[in-house]
Amino acid sequence: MTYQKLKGTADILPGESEKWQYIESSARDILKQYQFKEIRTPLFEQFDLFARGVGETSDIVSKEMYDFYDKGDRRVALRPEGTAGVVRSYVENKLFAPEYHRPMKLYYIGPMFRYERPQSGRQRQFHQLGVEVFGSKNASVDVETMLLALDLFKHFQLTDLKLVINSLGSNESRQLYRKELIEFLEPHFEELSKDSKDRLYKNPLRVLDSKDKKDKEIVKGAPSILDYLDEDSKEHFESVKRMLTAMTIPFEIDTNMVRGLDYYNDTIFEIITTNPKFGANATICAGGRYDSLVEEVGGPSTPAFGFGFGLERLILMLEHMGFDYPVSSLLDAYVVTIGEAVNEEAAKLTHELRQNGLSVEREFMSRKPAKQFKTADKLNARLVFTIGETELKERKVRVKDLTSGLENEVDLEELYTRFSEVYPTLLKSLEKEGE
RNA sequence: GCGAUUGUGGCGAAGUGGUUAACGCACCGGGUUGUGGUCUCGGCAUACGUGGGUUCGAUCCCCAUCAGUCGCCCCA
Repeated sequence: MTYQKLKGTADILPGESEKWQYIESSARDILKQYQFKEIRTPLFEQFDLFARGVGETSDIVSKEMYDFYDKGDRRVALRPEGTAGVVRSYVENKLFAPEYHRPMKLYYIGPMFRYERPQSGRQRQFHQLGVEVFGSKNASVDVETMLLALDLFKHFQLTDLKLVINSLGSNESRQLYRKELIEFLEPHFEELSKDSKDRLYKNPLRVLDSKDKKDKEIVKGAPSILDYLDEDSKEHFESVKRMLTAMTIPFEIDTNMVRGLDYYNDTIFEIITTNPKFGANATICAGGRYDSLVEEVGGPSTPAFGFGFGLERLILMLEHMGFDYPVSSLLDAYVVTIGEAVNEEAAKLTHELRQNGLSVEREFMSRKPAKQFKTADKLNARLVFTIGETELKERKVRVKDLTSGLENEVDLEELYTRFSEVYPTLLKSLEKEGE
């Protein structure tokens, strides 16, 4: 084998691609219900956009970015997530202008890239669906968007899901909390894991969701970020909780939940599967509020809320629960050819049938009729049109209904010129008595 | 970045330090010259990831490398 796909990439082949189409179109339907509009942004951007937007200290930027220099010596990066590019586009195209309806609700579906070791539910090129809402600080935006996420998963009949929320407060209150947290952790410095030691001063909140057993023990006694929220953040979070409760949406609060990306404030959330098969990949959807990113990227101060989830993981989940994808194997007709002489007429017949809206496949390999019927059967064809030298001479074609087993013949010219009259009659003649 | 495990024809899967490397599926052809899930007979194929080494000889032993899978870190 001369060439092979790069590590962490995948070919989505027929059989698999139908699943993707189904998921994407279902998701688009729901997004439409919620009045989200699609936005398509480039797969690569200036490196700095991601570095700044996602956060320099995040793992994504520090070690997982797929970046390179182009021929113009520009440092570019394949997008590791969707938000930064959408925010850039929002700002660059001035979508904050007064003529646009506010808030602006956008979604995207597409490939993302992260340079890391592939494993179950994780690839270097993977796909995410994400949404961003710009221009409203209203807590009901938080709630609506979380409900949308839940709704998307509900649509695929996913169970074992859990909505977990937390609040990071305002940037100011978080600074305060950060200081307190460092003070709390410092006495335990030597007991902390290596990763946590590194993070203590760079991004101490990350220590909170450390997977290390000892860290977890230490963190148990840490102050809760919720105690440091200022009045606005407190009320915002209360409002979110009230609405969720009023709508009887079950949720949990995890005060130790933080974000790998640095731009969040106030409400953050995750949707987690409790299915043990997922292990470290339990989080299937994550998002939250990011009120300062737009400004950070050069736009006017604009509150925003969004989330993203990985389609590979969604498909994996559906696989685990044995989801039945609706089969769309509709083949109206298979054209059987007998003898080389009919090749051209078969081409015409196939074309005419397709012009009249039928989904048609034909025989190209000139196999014997029995094999062709077998194929028609396998492809789940409704009808088989048989054309051989006899039919060609008589300008007719035999038509068999594979369900009823009945066969009839029809004049070729009539079929070509008066299809809408001939075809229904033909179908009727092939129906079994009493059905 | 770290660890474990695997790599045989299109797919699945046996196997051995030594003449022609099983089998199943799929595919193709035949079973009175033109009709469909079954049965039967036959055929098919650039198969032992790649590069070294050990050996008289390696698909099977050793090393490296690439790739897959899984786990850790982190994340979707």
